[in-house]
Amino acid sequence: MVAAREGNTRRGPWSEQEDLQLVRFVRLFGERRWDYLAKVSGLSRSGKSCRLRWVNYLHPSLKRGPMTPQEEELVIELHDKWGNRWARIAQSLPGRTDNEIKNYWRTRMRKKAQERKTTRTSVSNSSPSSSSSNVSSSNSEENMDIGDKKSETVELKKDEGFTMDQIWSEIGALDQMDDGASFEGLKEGCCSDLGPSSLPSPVCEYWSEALWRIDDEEYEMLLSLPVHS
DNA sequence: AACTTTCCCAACCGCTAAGTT
DNA sequence: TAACTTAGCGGTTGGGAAAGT
Repeated sequence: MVAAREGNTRRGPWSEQEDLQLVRFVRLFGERRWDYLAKVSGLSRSGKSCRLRWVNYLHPSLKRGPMTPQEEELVIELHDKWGNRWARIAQSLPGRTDNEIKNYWRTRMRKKAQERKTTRTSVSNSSPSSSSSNVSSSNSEENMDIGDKKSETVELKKDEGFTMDQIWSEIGALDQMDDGASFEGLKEGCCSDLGPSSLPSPVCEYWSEALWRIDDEEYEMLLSLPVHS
């Protein structure tokens, strides 16, 4: 995927620097008014894109790594119940996103379809007395590639690369390094009544609505925030 | 070793619901 | 209450990497 610009809007994969910038501004403004956040953050991204990046990748409560057997079972169960209502299913799986579940299901269904196809072929080629009910039983689905070697290696690779832990530790380090113009400083300075000075997570929904009434001076201040490179 | 196929997932698109003015 | 904005959802696509030939 190659990042591209359409007008002033950047598209394609996010860089580490963009992630950091987005995380910092979400910490400041909270998870809302994404168009505005995209604008003031200086990210050449649409609000929609920012929101998606946050929700699907940067949110601190997201779980990493493969689905556990328990989660897989739950997904199957809930999909039976609710169909393709991924967001609703995701609500029952803390730390998992609708996108993740959707992708997982799609992969799973593809495999399942292939399995069925091959099994049906082999069944039709062998004894007609063998029951096809085995093929469609949920057990045969559940046995499918749960410990799939490929996904294991993919996860290992991910672990070797850039992780969210690293993003968050870098954000923390930045907050400590910066002094007067730091986020914490800024927050203390212009939003001192907005809650604890050091939030454990970037979820800032407790912050006052006053945040949205920043004046021009504060706006300039935001735009001049140091960009870590 | 080079090429092709398959798998996986991040990101985008279009639509709709909910909220605001 | 209509018009507009914002947020969220589900479907789809594109590309990197692993596996297969």
